[in-house]
Amino acid sequence: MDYNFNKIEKKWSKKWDEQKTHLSKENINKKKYYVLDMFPYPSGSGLHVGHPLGYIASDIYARYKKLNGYNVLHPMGYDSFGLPAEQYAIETGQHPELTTKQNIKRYRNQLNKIGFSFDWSREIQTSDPKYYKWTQWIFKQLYQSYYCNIDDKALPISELIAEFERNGNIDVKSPCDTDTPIFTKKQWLSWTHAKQQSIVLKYRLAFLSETLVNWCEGLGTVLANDEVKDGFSERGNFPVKQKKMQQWSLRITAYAERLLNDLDEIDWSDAIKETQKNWIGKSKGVVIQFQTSCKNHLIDVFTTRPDTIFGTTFIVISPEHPLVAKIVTESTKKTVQDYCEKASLRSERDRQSDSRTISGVFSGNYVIHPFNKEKLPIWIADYVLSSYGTGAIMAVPCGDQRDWEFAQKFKLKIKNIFKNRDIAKSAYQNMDAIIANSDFLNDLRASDAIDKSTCKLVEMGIGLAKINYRLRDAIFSRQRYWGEPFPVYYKNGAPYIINNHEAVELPKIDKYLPTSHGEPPLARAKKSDWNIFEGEKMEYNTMPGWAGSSWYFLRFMDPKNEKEFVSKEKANYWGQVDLYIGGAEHAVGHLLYSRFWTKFLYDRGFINFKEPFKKLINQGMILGRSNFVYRITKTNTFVTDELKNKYKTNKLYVNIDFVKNDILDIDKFKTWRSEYKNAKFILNEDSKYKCGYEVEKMSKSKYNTQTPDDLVEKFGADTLRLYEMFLGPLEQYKPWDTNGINGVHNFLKKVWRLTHDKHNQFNIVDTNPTLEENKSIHKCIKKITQDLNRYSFNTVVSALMICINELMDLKCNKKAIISDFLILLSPYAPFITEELWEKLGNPNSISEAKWPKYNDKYLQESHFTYPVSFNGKLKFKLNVLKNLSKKEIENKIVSNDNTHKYLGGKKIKRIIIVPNKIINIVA
RNA sequence: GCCCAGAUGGCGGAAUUGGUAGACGCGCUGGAUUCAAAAUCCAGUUCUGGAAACAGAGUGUGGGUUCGAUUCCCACUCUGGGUACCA
Repeated sequence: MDYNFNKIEKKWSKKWDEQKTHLSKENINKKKYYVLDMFPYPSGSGLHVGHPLGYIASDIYARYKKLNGYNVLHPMGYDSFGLPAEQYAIETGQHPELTTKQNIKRYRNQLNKIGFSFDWSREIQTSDPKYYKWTQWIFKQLYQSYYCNIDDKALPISELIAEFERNGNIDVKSPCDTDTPIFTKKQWLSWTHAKQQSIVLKYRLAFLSETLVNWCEGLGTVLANDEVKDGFSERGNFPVKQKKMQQWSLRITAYAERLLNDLDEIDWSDAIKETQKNWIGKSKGVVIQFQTSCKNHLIDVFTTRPDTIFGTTFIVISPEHPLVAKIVTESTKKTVQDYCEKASLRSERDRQSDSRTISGVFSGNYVIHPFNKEKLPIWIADYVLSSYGTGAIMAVPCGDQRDWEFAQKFKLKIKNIFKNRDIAKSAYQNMDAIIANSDFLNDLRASDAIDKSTCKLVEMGIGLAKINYRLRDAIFSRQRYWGEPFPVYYKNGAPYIINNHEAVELPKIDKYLPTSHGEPPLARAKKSDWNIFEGEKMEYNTMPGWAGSSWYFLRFMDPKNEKEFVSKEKANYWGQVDLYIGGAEHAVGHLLYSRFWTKFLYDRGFINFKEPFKKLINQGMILGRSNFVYRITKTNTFVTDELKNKYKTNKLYVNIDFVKNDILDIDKFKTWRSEYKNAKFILNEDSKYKCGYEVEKMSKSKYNTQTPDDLVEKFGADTLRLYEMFLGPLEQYKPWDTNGINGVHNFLKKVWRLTHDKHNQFNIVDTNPTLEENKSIHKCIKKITQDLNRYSFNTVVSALMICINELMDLKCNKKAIISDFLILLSPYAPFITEELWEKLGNPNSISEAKWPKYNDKYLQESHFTYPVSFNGKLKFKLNVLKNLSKKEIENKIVSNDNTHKYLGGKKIKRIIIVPNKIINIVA
């Protein structure tokens, strides 16, 4: 073999390592450039071919920037807390730290083979106490802060307490819990310390609140939505219901407006900005208070259409609404309870997506319409969500389709308040109708009626103009083991922050399961198992997966600092991430939380920028092919794909390693999980178990991952890098397929052949290039430079291929041309280019070379060949001098024989000449 | 359901600002080289009709704007992602 990639890649991996080629240091005299990848979760299945896609692109860009003279920061680390490691620990009893370490080792091995220019001296792991000490520190800062709407920023909580001592909370304008009372200075001072603290907690950016979770009694724990399938736990098949639980939350809603507005400052795709905008979901409306007809309860309703208030014919509240229990009557109590119980078994997503099943019950009670004093029935229905608005709506069947359908189903009144609009077949949801049947709103357009009704409601003291956000405060507690412990302990049921500079470390526990009382796994630890233990008990919840990833880009700037989470000096030098590459699946979660934390840290003066990621590219996912098995519901019997419709089944993922051509290896499958050991199978006619399949996201939870290792072994890392880029545009989704990898491998072989003779001896001449040779390379320099500047990584590969084909035709092995070509290729194929660069006699690494500049003089052409079309259809081509005027070209066209041939006797109506583009004849 | 994205030959894709549709690569067909194979090289390859010249059709579907539409507008279909505890 002439091009011995295995040998070359081993040699240079070692050299780069020894010579510390990729280390980056702060250097005030050089312009910085920060290239970052979304760091991986080190799963047990190893790195799959989807991971390197983004890493290769960012590595190419980092190398390109370095060749252009920038001081580049390009680090890598691991988001190493997470559910799969914990799940594995539950199944095998192995400490997640152990398996995580093994996985990281494997990832590192795999990453090292691909030739990335990561500065590994900066590696971080979120599960390392040295790292999560600072995640805990940020939590403490959040806890010690509140948001001031007057200054529009987060401030130390001490300032709020000082204000309470001066004036109570009467002048305070800060987001807080909805049940916060108004109090005076005098009241404040009369309260006990404990009472005061419970009030302060309602303002903190990290606070305790009651929220709904997926509770699985059978497993004694809370489940992720991912772990729930059709109301049952994926593991063990136990029923799952919604339950209220006290949890830490972060007041991200305080930042809603800034998270929305600052989107204008950053260079992200419109699609992702739109997604974030929709996620934040700002809407202007009114909270209207309805009074119940008996017992005098008040129901707050949020609406964006107060203009339709006279169309309200009933009220709907969510099954979780706190008033449900209070407004039911003796006769409705049972049905309401049953209904709420049933609703608690459905997830929020189910409730929203299943718009066909309309369900609800009458509460037995009524509200009084504030204007016409009509009695409106209060219904309870699961299409109203407790998490949005006030968890209650005024139903206007004539103006809202869901209300309309609900009214139809339960034969409730539908009142038309739109002039000349038919609502017999569906609601009229447009805003362009004139209001009728509405007392003082009659004959107004919707927008005017909104203003007028709002004013009136406010005047009457039963309405409050309100900006509502769909964004909810972020639940920050997880009932898990493998996450950051909170630096919190409890005394008399109240939370206290641990004031210790050390991290609260994860204690060792015997089993990674909840306790028999349904407490989180950490409750299993004895007092002596904790490195820090204060008060009556520690916080037993841990932080969610996104805690560590919300600020890791800062730690890379100063990863070893033991005094601060990042030094100001280093944060000021490296600043924002200039290019951030990662999957679009993080469009809201991770990206929104990082933006939130960045703004918070900015407010509190720890960093000097308010957005973390200046430029963002979402790499399209490389899709995998998943396989499924079908378990007959509530049994341990699996039925083959062909017969699955004869049974009621649950569709479960099966690891593709157990499946070949969709046929399941039953023996392997049985050893997968203990619960499958005694599984039974219903087979097809060939006595085989056939799995179902789908092309979808490659992910550990779908067990459909494929690793890059085999390809590196067989073709080399340079080929893998080129191939992953050659697959298509970075942003686009594409199914993984190794057909075609030969093409890019051949390309590298051509590079080798061009620079070696038939005896595999390096063969380069140092003579002046011809015009044609220069033209070829300068065309390539121009194209590649332009393409990289617009992140078009795939077309660069084509351009390199075209260039090498031309140089092959010209048999060009001249030093000047080959040198430039190698530099152009080096970001994509660092190994082979480094090897050839050395053979050319260069003492330093090619990564220290200078990116070539193209010279336009080689690209000038004297002639242009015009495509000549008739009515937009190409008929012939015309070669003319470039500097001809339009008139001269037109003359040439009119007198051309071909023109008359294709006119076929018709007259020319018009001739359109776009210089150096096209000629179109309209006939 | 809601939000976002995508759809171009047998396949991955190119066409950057409305201007030659199918660059580049895979695959396939034929040929050269070889004892044979691998490797390499040459020619062809959107579809339909045709020996060819050529003619017609053609960028998910239906409509529209334009001298000209893969590109802009409207309606729709299908596929993928997200949907708040997978990361």
